[in-house]
Amino acid sequence: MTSTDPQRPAVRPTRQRRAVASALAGFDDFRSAQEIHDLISQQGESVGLATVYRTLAALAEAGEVDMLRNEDGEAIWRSCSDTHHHHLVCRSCGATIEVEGPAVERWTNAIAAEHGYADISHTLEIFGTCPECR
Amino acid sequence: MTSTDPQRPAVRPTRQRRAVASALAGFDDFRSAQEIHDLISQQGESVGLATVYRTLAALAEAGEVDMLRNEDGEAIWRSCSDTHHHHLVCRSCGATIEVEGPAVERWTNAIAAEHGYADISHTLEIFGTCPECR
DNA sequence: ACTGTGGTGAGAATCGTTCTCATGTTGCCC
DNA sequence: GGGCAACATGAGAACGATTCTCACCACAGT
Repeated sequence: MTSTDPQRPAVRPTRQRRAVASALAGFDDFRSAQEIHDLISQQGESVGLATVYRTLAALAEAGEVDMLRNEDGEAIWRSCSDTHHHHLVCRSCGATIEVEGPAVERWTNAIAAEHGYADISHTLEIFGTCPECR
Repeated sequence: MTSTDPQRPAVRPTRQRRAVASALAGFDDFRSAQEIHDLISQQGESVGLATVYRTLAALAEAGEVDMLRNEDGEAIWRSCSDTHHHHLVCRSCGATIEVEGPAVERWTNAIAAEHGYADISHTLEIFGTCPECR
C-alpha cells in the first residue's frame, strides 16, 4: 500500500499558494487570472503569473474555486461554497449571487438519460442587470 | 427614413459566404472555425481563415448559428433552429442534440426576478457520453 | 462599362495560457 | 541538524486562437 496509494497529497502549502488564496478571499465576483495576479502584487507579494495559473487550476480541480468563461472565452475565477451551484451574474458590475436549483439538476439528468447519455455534467449561468445598475 | 433606416442589409451573398453556409450544412455537431475552414478546403473551395471567422461571427449575430465555448475556451459553431434551445453534447464524439426546457427558462427568470435582476439571459449546456461512445 | 461601398486574404499583431528548464523549497528519514 | 528526492517556482519562450491591417477585388446600381 505504498506504491499504489492514490492519496498522495502532492499539494504543498507554499507562500505563493497562500498569496493566491488570500487574494481570492478579497473579492466575491469573478476575476481573470491576470487581475488576480495584479491583486497579489498590490498586496505586496510577488508571485509569478504561471504559478497563479497553476494554483487556480489546482484549486478549481479541487472544487475550491469556480472557473467559468466570459464572452471572450477568457477564464475567470472566484472562490465558492463546496456544494454544487450556479451563478446569477450582473452583466454590468459583476456582482455575483450563488443559486441552487435542484429542479434544474433533475431536469438535466432526466434529459440526458432520455437520450442515453451517461456521465452527465452541465454548465448554467444566468446574466442580468442587478438592482444597483438598473 | 433613409439615413436612419436600420434595415440596411450590409451582407452580400458572396462565394465565400456560400461556401461557409455549405460547410455548415455538412455536419450537425459543433466544430471549431479551423475545422470548418478545413472542411471548406476539402470541398475544393478556397476561403481565408479570417473570412471564415467574420462570416461565422455574422451568422451567430444573426442567430443562424449557435456558438459556444468548449472546455478550452475555444469557440465552436453549428447551424441551429431559430427557436431558443440548449444542447446536449457528447464529450467524446461531439454528437449534439438540441433540447428545450420551458421549465428552466421559467426558473431562471424567477430566480433573477427574486434578486431584482433585469434583462435576463442565460447559458446552459449539458455534457455527457453518448450511447455510441459508452 | 463606371464607381463606390463592402468584402476578402495574407500575414502581422494580440493576448490569454501553457511549457521549458534551471533553480529554490518542502517534507521527511536518519 | 543535515541531506536528499520530489515537488514548486519564475522568467521568458512558445503556442494557438482570434483579430487587425491594408492593399486589392467584386458586387450593385447607375
